[in-house]
Amino acid sequence: MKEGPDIALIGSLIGDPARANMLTALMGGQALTATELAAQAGVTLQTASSHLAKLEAGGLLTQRKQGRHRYYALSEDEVGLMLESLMGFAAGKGLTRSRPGPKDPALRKARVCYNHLAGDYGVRMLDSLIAARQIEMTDDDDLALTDAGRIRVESLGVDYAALRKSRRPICRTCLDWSERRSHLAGSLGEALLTLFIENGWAKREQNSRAILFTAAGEKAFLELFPR
Amino acid sequence: MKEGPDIALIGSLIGDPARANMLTALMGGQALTATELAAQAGVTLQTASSHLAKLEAGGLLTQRKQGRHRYYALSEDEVGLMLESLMGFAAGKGLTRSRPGPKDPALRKARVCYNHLAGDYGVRMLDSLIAARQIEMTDDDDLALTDAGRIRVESLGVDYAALRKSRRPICRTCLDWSERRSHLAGSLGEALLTLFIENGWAKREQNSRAILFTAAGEKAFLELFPR
DNA sequence: TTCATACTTCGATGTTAGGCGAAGTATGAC
DNA sequence: GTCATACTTCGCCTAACATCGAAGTATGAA
Repeated sequence: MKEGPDIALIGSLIGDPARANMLTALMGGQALTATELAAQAGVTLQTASSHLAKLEAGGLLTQRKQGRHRYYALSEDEVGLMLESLMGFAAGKGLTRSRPGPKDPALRKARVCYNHLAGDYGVRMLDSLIAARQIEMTDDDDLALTDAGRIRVESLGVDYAALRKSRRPICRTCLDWSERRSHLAGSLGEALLTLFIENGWAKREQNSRAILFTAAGEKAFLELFPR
Repeated sequence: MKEGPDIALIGSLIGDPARANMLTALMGGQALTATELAAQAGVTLQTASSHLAKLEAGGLLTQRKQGRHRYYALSEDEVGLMLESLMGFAAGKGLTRSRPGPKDPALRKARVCYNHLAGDYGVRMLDSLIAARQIEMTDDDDLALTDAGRIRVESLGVDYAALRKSRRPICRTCLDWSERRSHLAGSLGEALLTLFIENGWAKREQNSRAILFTAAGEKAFLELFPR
């Protein structure tokens, strides 16, 4: 007994409803202030402050001071992956808090998973890249860009050299809770989503994880990543 | 707010130290009785009973009555994958409960991850299978056996037809918390570990997740799965 | 300097839930 | 039948912690 990592500490951090709401909100990928997170969680500012301090102490969140605001964000990609894995299980058990409302289909179609694209479109993109042999399984990590893939993403406008410089993995799998299949995470996943938004193909919906494609953006995306 | 799956419920289930101990013990893959789990968790039988009821209600555990014993086990592969993901994060943060003791190196070398092989040897096996093009990335799921791979595992003694019949995925990736790389899960991962044990190459250490290879078994394993 | 905003810290309160003793049920052995 | 084991249910206690009001600190604006 008592061997291995201590999952109880992290579980208890996620286990409080107010904190879970905050983490879910931060899965949207944008850094949020303590006041915004308090509203999302449905608690007062004092309570939120205490929760945020605990999450930061537990290593789930990082804080950035900017003027009199404090912006909080998930501390690493790995936190997002972990939360997505919990969501996948919870969704499988039918443990959804909101009745499948009008937002739900939009979330299943395309949403932000911390910093990359998830949902049907996210899965489709990875499938398409693999089918075109632009991403492959490797023995070094889960996924790797092939030479063809590097050329492809550079032609899309991704600064591959910059990605390579960083110590973060370029490609990672992330299990999609709505599709129950993998989509692309890692710094390339982040770069591609950023690109779609900068191109004006898609934009984030405020206060939601949903991603809304424009008509032209959707057309371009579907042509770039055929099924 | 309040969109997406409810992770707080599952987090709180994992967040209690007694329950976390039980789940960690069950990651060993063997079904355990309520009394055994009470001992692992360090609580009385009454307390354990209450915890087990909650874990079962939350869908993390299944129960099987056998005479006057009740055997508990993780309910699905997905629970194991989720717990391993939490452990990966906790280990990364240095949140280990036990000081790196004598057991630790053994655990890092080879251990059970619910029902399949993990640790250095688990990662090595998947690397080797991929390098030999016996497992590949697919657009249907994370991993797939190639034709060469099917022949290979059948020659090792795996009943491939039986695996195919079940609705469970044959190959899955599982992130290894000690190596921080993927190893092979799914029904094939389970079948291979079972095989190693049935062949007498390795055995499970009692009350631990460690897997001990015999000298002959280790030699055979390393030859079968070169780096 | 004065005021306002953004947030933290302190202190008190109240609910929750983990813990266990005691009593109750179920299965098996004799 | 009686006894023993394995486990559950009940009831009570206690400790932990989420919550918020009030007061304190830091930053920026006027």
